[in-house]
Amino acid sequence: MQTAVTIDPAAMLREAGLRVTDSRIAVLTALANNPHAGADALFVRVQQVLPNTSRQAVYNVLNDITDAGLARRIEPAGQPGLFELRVGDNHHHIVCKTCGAIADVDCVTGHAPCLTPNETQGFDLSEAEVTFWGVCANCKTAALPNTSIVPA
Amino acid sequence: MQTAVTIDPAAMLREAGLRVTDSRIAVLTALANNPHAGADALFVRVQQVLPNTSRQAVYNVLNDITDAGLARRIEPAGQPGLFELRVGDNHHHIVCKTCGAIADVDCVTGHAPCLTPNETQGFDLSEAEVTFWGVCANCKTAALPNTSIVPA
DNA sequence: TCACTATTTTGACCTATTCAAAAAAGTGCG
DNA sequence: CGCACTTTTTTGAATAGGTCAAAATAGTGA
Repeated sequence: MQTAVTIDPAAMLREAGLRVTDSRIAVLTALANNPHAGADALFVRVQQVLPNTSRQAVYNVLNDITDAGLARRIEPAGQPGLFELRVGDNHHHIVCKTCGAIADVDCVTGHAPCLTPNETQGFDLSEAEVTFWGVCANCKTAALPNTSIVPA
Repeated sequence: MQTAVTIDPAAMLREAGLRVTDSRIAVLTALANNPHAGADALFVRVQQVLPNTSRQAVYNVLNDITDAGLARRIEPAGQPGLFELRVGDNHHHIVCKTCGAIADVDCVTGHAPCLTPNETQGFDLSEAEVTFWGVCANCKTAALPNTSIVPA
């Protein structure tokens, strides 16, 4: 049984041409274990390992690894930027309108035909991003009337 | 030739059960003429008509009309919230990665089959939002090497 | 026109994020 | 291994976008 996701942060960084530093390793590791985490959550995680790390360092690292293509930044409306290592596979996200929880959704139809708009208004199209909105299982349960609570 | 879009803001407000105020009329009018405008841009427009209007009033109005279903708020990654009156027709947007320009894209396939994910991870699905990313015609032109400029 | 409630103003405050300068640390090379 | 060079990190301030709250004002139905 594995509790931690295993990746090789140092190798990832080297391949991307980035220097291998403690902060970067810590952020990558934290991100591997917490997909869709925001800068703040990652800062907390990183501090558990490297207590002297600054918030700014986390932002730096996130920008660096995002630019380098190691991470992807998503930003559902109403939420701060979130990050994930799962990159380049064109998957999408489903976001809970109530609590903000996010789950991955694999692209159903590959190069989905309906994702090429027929009018591109003169734009050179490069990407289609799909965000599903709904209510997660937890929030659904929480919203139910408490039918089982009967006063004595 | 029509330079201004004509809507009936007062009627819209009344139907929505909102009080008809100058600020609201001004914001709705500004929005009708500037789809995909942000709070700040609208504030500037509104001030041209009602110079005493506060920025906060614009935020209030935008929240009110959005809650009332008169406007929709979109928030492409990396941009502030933008608003549009075109509501309830499930259209999507194409955003220029270079300058942030936004155009409407009608939903190509109606209830697009590929927009129902096969795994919903326990979520109650209510909406699918599609954002296309690309480069607009202007930015495409601007990015071209200036082949025609030849020094004498 | 009144009374009641909703809206607006004013000004403080907050979160997420970036900027900038100095200090510290990674890396290739001798 | 140790230096020089460059990148990264720290520190602290600053910014954008937006919310909160209380008092003043303005719509609205009767």
